Amino acid sequence: MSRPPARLVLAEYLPYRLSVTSNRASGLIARAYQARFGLSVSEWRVIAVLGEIAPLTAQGVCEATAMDKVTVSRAIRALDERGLVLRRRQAADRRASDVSLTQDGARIYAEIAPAALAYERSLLDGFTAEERAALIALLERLERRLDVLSAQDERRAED
Amino acid sequence: MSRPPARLVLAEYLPYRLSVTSNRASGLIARAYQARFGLSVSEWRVIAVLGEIAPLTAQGVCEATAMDKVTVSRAIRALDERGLVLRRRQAADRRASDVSLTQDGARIYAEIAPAALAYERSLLDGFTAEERAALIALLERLERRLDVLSAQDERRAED
DNA sequence: TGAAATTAGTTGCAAATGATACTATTTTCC
DNA sequence: GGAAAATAGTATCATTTGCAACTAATTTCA
Repeated sequence: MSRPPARLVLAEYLPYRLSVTSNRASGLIARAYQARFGLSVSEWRVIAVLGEIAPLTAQGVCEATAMDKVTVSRAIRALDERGLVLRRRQAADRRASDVSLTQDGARIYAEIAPAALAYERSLLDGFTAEERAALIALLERLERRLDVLSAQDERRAED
Repeated sequence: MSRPPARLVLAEYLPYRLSVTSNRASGLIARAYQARFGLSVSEWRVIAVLGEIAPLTAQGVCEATAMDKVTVSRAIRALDERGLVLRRRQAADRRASDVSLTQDGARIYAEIAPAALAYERSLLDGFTAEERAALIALLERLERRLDVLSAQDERRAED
């Protein structure tokens, strides 16, 4: 019958636990691709989505990564300056640009993606397939709750 | 048999999922106590542990919150300046100080703690007790894997 | 048609955070 | 007893991040 504690115990508090686990999990790989490729987390994420789907506009990258548009804009610029992505202004809508990986960018993607997957595997080492699925499913349900709560919050903020 | 995808798909990548969920979950309450009390996340966490256990040294707060010692040091100073915590230099070890909530600090804790618990409940609304327990247990296991992987990483870094 | 609203992307600013290096004190142990 | 190592906490600096305000282009609709 373990329900959320009636008294606040930080170590058992879900948002806190999530934060600690997430920071540790991200931090560990982040240092790896920082050291090997000089990529920040946001830059790496942009490369990751463009490796999956390209071209995308900055807006498209935002939607795919759930990152802030400022963060995306800066990441794309940094990658552009390093020659890892290519930006081509759209003819139909000249505010937007199609972004895709250059050959160098694709090379880095080809190197990092397997490493990232290996990291995920080692993180989940010892988990059964059911446990992995359960974890993902529970996180997804939390996200759906967050959709609801965020919407409520916004509505409240409008008053 | 859903195993981690052989091809990297960001939306299904565990470290990424964790990060998005965690940021949204923390961000939502963070804005609340930022708006109501002008507290940053780290300040709030320090208050939370001191509401549970006090006095603690800064070092004790670090261990209890898994926060960086610089972050803790700054949070304590900020809280001290606002009169929310009290620092008393230890007689036995004059490097360390005992930190505890002042009356004002305790008042804020008494106000925030129930709100935080209510938030957690609404986040987990619709989850059975078993599902909650499963989520926490899975996160704990991830943490234990992270202990192992971090230790490996450190050892590798020493070479 | 053309003024008002919307959207894509950028820039500037401010706050949060962590690594590194430092001071002061205490512990270790030769 | 005292030099060397370890520990508590702080200061400095560089990076990351998000919000708000902005420009430029496009869409809406009266």
